[in-house]
Amino acid sequence: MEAARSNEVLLAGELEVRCEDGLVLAGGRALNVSVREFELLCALMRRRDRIVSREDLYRTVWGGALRGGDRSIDVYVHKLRSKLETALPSMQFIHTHVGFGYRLSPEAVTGASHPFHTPTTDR
Amino acid sequence: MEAARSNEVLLAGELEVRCEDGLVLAGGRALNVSVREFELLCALMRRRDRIVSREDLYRTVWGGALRGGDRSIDVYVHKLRSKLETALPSMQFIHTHVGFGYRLSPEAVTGASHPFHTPTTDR
DNA sequence: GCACCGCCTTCACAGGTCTTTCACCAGAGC
DNA sequence: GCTCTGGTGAAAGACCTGTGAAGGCGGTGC
Repeated sequence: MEAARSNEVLLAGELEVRCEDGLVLAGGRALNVSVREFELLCALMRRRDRIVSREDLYRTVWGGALRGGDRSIDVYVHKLRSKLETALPSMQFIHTHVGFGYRLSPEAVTGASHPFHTPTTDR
Repeated sequence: MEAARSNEVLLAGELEVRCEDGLVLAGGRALNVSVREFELLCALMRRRDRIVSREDLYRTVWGGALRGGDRSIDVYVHKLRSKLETALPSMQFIHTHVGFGYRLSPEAVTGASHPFHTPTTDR
């Protein structure tokens, strides 16, 4: 039953994550990510299109309860965003839902300012 | 018994609210709403097609009794209406019943002024 | 041992978002 | 006309998130 997950491949648009060997493919090309970045990305990919709270993310990736004032998640979301944007500039993957958490969904970068998921970093 | 609510999904026309993770979908697209906006929307969705008094809404969303002169509900109803109208212009969701409260029902925007539920905002 | 290097955490500042409150206005009912 | 109720825009402060940088730590190669 471990075998099931060992071959787990997560997909989101042009983004592909192979959990068994820590490989991230963006548009077919391998992306260089650290262990933490990889686990954070996995945690978000496994809950694609849903909002994952910071508490959940911290428990999943770091283990243990999120302490007040801990900014690790923000920093790593930022690092992931940078790398993903560099690799796939036309897509936006990690969306912020203020007060709720983060959501991973591949969405085309519009440029317009709809009231949809308009994170701070849109402009 | 918590499991029942944990997957609670509220539907009203093209509007979908996933209570467990704070996600609002309008026509399939994620809508960006704040915590208060979300809770107010949930409170209305859970009593779909029924009139909810301001006192009830305040108790449910803000907690505690509604003080005279408190306009928070009006402001947040307005914010929700703006976002819903931008996302789904052809539908009207939140209807005012002066002196009674608010009612959430998906109704097509007619343009005509039937004597049905003619809320203040029909203009 | 020692310099180098990448990774992780923490800090500090900046900027954006959320909530509440206020002010003014319009419409309904008396 | 007057009062009550609700619509709407703006403003202030609290709160949350983005972001660059510094420091510690462990691994690697010399």
